[in-house]
Amino acid sequence: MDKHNALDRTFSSMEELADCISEMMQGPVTVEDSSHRLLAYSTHDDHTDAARVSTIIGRRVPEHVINKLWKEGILPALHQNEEPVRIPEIHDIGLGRRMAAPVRNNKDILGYIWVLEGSRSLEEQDAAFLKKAAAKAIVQLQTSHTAMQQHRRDYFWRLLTGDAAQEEEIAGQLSNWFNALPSRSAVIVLESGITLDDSLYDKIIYVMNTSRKVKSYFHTRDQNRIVFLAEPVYPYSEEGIRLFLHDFPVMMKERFQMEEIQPGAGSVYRSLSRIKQSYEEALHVLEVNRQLPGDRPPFLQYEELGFYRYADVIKKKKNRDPEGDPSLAALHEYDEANQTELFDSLRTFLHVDGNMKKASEMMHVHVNTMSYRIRRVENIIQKDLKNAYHKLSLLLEMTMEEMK
Amino acid sequence: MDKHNALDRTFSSMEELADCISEMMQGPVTVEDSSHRLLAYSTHDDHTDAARVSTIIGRRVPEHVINKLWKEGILPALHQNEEPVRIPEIHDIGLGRRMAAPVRNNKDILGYIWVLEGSRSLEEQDAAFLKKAAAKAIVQLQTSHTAMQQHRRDYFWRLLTGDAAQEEEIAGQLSNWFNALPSRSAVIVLESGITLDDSLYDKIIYVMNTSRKVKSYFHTRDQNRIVFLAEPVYPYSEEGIRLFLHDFPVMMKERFQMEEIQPGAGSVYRSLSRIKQSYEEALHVLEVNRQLPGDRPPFLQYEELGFYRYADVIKKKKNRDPEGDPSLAALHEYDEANQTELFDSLRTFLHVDGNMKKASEMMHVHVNTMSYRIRRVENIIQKDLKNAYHKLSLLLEMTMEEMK
DNA sequence: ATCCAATTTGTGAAATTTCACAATCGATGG
DNA sequence: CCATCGATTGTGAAATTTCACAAATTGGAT
Repeated sequence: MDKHNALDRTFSSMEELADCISEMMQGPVTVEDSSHRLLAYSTHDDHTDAARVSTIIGRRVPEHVINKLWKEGILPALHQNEEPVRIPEIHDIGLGRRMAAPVRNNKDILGYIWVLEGSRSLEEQDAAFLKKAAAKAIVQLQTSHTAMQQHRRDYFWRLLTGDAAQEEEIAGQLSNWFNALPSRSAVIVLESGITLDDSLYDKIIYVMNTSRKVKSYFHTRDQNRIVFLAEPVYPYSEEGIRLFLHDFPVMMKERFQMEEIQPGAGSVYRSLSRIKQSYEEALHVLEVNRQLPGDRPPFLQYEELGFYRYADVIKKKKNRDPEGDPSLAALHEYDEANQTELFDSLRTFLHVDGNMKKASEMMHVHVNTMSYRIRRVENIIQKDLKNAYHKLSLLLEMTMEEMK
Repeated sequence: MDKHNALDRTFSSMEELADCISEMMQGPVTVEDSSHRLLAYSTHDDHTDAARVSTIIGRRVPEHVINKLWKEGILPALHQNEEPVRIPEIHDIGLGRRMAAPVRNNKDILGYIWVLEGSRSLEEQDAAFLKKAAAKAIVQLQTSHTAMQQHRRDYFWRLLTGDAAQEEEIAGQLSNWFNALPSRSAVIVLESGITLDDSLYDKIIYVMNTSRKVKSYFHTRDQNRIVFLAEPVYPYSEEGIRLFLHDFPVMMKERFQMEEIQPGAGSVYRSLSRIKQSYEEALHVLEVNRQLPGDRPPFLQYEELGFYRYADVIKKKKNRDPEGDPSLAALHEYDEANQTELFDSLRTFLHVDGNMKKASEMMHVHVNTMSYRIRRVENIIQKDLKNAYHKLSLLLEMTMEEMK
């Protein structure tokens, strides 16, 4: 067959195209979508490599392979221009020599075609052919999902705002779109510090889809936030969400040098009718992080907020109260009058859970000084600082005071 | 002058009546209102005793004297019937021999007349005379305050409900009624477990007025509650309120065998426009006490509530949240499955502020067992129990859970 | 200048906590 | 029936905390 016109026909399926490319380039072919999920692969292959095997078995490119391809500069190259890329052998992820080309419609990446080097090494003319083949694949990949996407997005907003009520109703609607419903899901919100344009949006969705820690059922955007419904994915059960939230900023930084994006997730619920709840919780996490003093690491999930889950209502009540806890006011007064540091000492003391040694070290004073100060504080505020409830009250009050 | 007709005339003032009685009975006379505040005393006295001197100097009967008179059964006797009572010398309060009679209008006690024994000892016929004199005093005492009282009461309710707004406006109105405005004041609410009838109401007002720890500017009632505006009185500054709240149930029990009355006070404010705030705080104290598990002593003042001041908003938010803290749920689950007591162990541990020894003693297990359990808990809930914020979160969550 | 009270630091003994290790007991599953 | 695991209790040594006491320092107040 002739290389110049082998592509001049209609392919009824992606498999047919893959087989055609494979035949022409004499090597196994794999076609993936923009999230590196397997779309098609050539069949009459004589040999293959470990990376391709696990991709086909798992119906997606394994996460560690994607990671490596980013770090090696291969995926960055595919993202930046339209030319096919030659890829040397990368032993530690079981990747043999191959050539890859992006399938793109203008700036949008629709997918990737991979050709493993077969009986002969791939040269310049193969690259030209692969580029043509990739152009051919656009039609196959561009099965205009956009109308459908918009419909889904609208429905997602109904779920987020609590408009769709009945569990069964939601399940019925979702089963039209998905093979399996999420058994556990949480709403994740990603908040960008910089303007969220289409390009950044696509990057974020890409990182999300390739994380392999969560499966996204819906995603949408709102101002500078991206909202999506995520299911923790096998083999991670509950922790899938947490792992994703942890990895996400790392990925964004490594791959796109973006550091301005804060993630936050609501609780994981087993019920689809709790999506609204989870969404509000995710927003609450972001709000708490915004108000947290800078020296504390941000929270990722609602579940780990602890007492901070009440921060909003407590602060609201505090604002109504003209004066706060009289104990703290008394301490401030004393410090003011006597040039002492009792307030900070108490703060530190409570912060380290009453550990005199740590507290004294943190404040650069002798242990006995710390001990003396705490005794002093006890006298002034007339409270026993070994009483757990008093300590709780004071620490809560101080922590809330420190929030912006 | 004849004893039989000495009283058959009009007395233009209480002093005149006091002098008349003094002359007839040949001893110094003191007239007090129902709260043992001095109304009048005879002047041409040759001798007197320490109790009378300090009563006249302080313009009220000292608290310790009132206390003693209750314990000695003298005031109880005056409260129970209309007959004058002979009182022996009570050395430790500087009280000489005297005779006393209640001034009453049916069941209401309006005041008391005291006659110190002078040059001769007081006999039966003196008692008869004193009883007549007391009847004469009714007119003087009964200067129908009721209309004025009602007006005050209405205004107090306006203050309590936040209707009267401006500080100056309030001060202006109050200066019509009182010589001096309260510089610091708090609203105190007394809540009765049993039906609050007039008799009980009067008893409570009596105890309040005779406590000498607070001065009451207004008082009113609402269902089974009595509400009043109290100023801590010299020489007690801020603590006056607390001392009153502490003494009140003791007094009620000692004097009237009443134990069903719970007191609660709002913050002490320097501004009259914060009366509404203080009232709401007082009600909050009572509400918290109602929800507190039985083994904890009730709170008296809003200032000492600590984190319980947020109990209402926290509970409200908790009720919205379908599931609570996942850590505690996990512990309960574990306990259920393994017949263990990890939850209670954690509870006890946090309750005693992380003191292993106390915790183990309270649960009747070995210290190492306790230590092991806590380590176990840390594993299950995936939280470091030396972290003050985790401990705070857990204890707060548990405490709120325990509230009714 | 001097005194006094509050604060800080040091010392050492007693109490408490922590930790590693081992033995016992009971339930569970093969 | 045995093996195993989790829970409990015990022992003892090392580390840490607590507490009493003393000495030095400081900043005012008289």
